[in-house]
Amino acid sequence: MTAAKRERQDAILELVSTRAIGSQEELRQLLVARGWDVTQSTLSRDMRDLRIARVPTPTGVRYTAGERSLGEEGRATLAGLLPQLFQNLEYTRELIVVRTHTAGAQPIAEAIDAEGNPDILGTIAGENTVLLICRTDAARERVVKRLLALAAR
Amino acid sequence: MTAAKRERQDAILELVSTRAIGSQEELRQLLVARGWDVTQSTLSRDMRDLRIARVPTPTGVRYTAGERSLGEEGRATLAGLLPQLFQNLEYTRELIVVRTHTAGAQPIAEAIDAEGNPDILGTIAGENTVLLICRTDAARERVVKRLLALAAR
DNA sequence: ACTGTTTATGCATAATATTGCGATGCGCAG
DNA sequence: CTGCGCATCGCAATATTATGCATAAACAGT
Repeated sequence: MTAAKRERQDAILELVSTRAIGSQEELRQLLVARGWDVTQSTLSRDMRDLRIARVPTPTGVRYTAGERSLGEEGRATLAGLLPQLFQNLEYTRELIVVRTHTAGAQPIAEAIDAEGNPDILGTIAGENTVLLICRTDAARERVVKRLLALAAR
Repeated sequence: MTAAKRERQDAILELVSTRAIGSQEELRQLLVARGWDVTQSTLSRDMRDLRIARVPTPTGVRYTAGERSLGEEGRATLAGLLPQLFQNLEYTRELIVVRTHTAGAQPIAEAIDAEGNPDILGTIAGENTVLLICRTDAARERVVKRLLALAAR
């Protein structure tokens, strides 16, 4: 991630949470006026990265940055946490049980929640165990694969 | 506002807050399968009315129904608690995952337990997530319906 | 510095959503 | 019953957003 990209995305977040922007093209104009000359394609991708929601209203469309994206700057990531806290993992059907070091379950569950992965319906954390409920068997498969990959770092 | 329209929009809300829907066309298919044969144009208008947000994620776009605000203090009944604390709900097979506002999972789980609903084998509550284990798929269906109805008050 | 690899971006185009407009149908007053 | 007014909806055109592909820019290793 380049500095330019990060800065641009910061600017996007600020603009979006500050004004009523109704299209990516409109946002583009504002960015151009501020020195960032990029195309709509790039904005589409930025907005995906930032999870900026597009909500239609009676008076036109409007974008909003959820609290999540606003304050997510320094949050612990799954990739950072898992290698530290992961112990082992088992699964059945659409459930996954992740064992962690003592007191590791809560932060890991939060990190997973924060990702908003649509494969995962939800998480429940105890002291050293996280239960993940996945959407389908296939979803569970993907999630297991990813968790193991991350944990192995 | 005709009854048909209202019912269709109810169905849309349930579908959207229940599954990961990625396009209006996809939603249309689901509605057709349930007896609502309308065009995508109509869905665009319905979704505007309902203020259903479209949020892009790394794995594709997804629609989400807006959150409701925490108002006054709720009573300790499910009917009183849900509208206050309910965030959204998803399910798979005989499991239901209910998301709540922070610290809302525990009281809701207790309220559910207190009802002694035979459809529900048990509940597990984390910080903001409740897992409900239902007896069967049919039981889960009933429970989902009821929860959504209560939450929508 | 050289070269293979990843990351970022533009361009063109596909996919998806919105909207103007006319058609249809419903509720109701006369 | 008939006609009016209004809400709804489909169709087709338009607008907006997402993406495959090629290329450039940034990196990493030697």
